[in-house]
Amino acid sequence: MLNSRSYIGKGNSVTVRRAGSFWAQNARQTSFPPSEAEVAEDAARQPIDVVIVALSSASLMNLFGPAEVFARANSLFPAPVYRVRIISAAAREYPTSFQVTLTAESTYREFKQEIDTLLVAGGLSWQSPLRNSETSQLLEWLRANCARSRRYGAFCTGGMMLAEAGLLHRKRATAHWSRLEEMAARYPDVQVLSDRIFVRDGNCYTAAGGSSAIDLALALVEEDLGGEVSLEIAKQMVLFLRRSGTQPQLSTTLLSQTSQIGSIGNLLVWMADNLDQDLSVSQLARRVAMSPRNFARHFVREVGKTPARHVIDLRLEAARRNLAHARLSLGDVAKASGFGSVEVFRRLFTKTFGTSPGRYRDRLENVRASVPARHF
DNA sequence: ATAGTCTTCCGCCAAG
DNA sequence: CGCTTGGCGGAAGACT
Repeated sequence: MLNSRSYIGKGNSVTVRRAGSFWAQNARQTSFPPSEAEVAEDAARQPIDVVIVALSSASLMNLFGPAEVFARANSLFPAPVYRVRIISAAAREYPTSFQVTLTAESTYREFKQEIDTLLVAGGLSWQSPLRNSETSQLLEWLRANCARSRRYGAFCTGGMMLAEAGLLHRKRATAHWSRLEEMAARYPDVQVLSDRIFVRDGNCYTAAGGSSAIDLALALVEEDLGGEVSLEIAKQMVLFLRRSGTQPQLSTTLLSQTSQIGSIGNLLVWMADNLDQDLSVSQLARRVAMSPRNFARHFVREVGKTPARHVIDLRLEAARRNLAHARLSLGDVAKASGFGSVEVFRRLFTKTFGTSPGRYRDRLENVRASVPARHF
């Protein structure tokens, strides 16, 4: 088993285990804190070159969210692990969302350095690229450099640019939920997945954009440096929870929070936080001081589905999150998600997702394995 | 796999 | 009168 040393933690022997990780080359069991020689060795190591290409539509979140994740990783080690550069897909001075103009280190044309991880950042103001020489130069550059890089990916509508360049050919990919239909229609050779916040297919990564750009960056850091490091970064950034790629873009929980309709709106938030409680129609009705009949009627009108269905959706969503924790047994997952029994949990899960909880977890673990090793 | 029990949903109706 | 509310009962289906 390959190990990497960790500079995090107060214990005596904190190790980060990760096959094929950034540290794989000279992997060995190490202790915490690392010895002086080990620190020196890490400090001398070449950083990983992360290049973020900012399309003219790029949103700030897609640029700086991931950049911050990599920068935080650097702060955990004696020398930078990542060298992050943001380069422009157009002029050096380029507009972003919200009227903020940025000056990039260089444009893609001038950029000649190594690229380990190439990421294309888009935004919602993206428009289908015109088929002119300007565009074809960028597409050509993307094709050449993605082929050279260890891995490449995109945030939000950046994925459209990759698809336009043919770099998502026959790959599974995603984009912002509002652009998924357009993506599927425009690029029929791409297998567009709608229920993910990010998708990895081989060494190609696509994220929905917005905060999921951060989730994808954390996943990349986890591949390189292990889960302990990415979790530490998530903690530093005060992320409520670190999400796996398989979370739906528009979650039941999130939609609950956007419903601001009187007492039901508050109840929806409370429900999402109290999945272990009795969420029967009669109990819910009591919480909002309505008769069960009247409550059910209001609920359907305002939420668009019946109370019981909503409870099931919330619990299944929690179950999908909980299934990502390999340590929890299926019984624990069922309990933590508020299901009365494993049998009930299994039946509902299978009926809704077409696959049993066990198989679903197996698939999660398969997706995580087989990371392309970094070439030194 | 099955049968008995419980819960949910929804149309209907009367009361406020 | 128009609209909302709450109770009833049966059908569907979920649970044990």
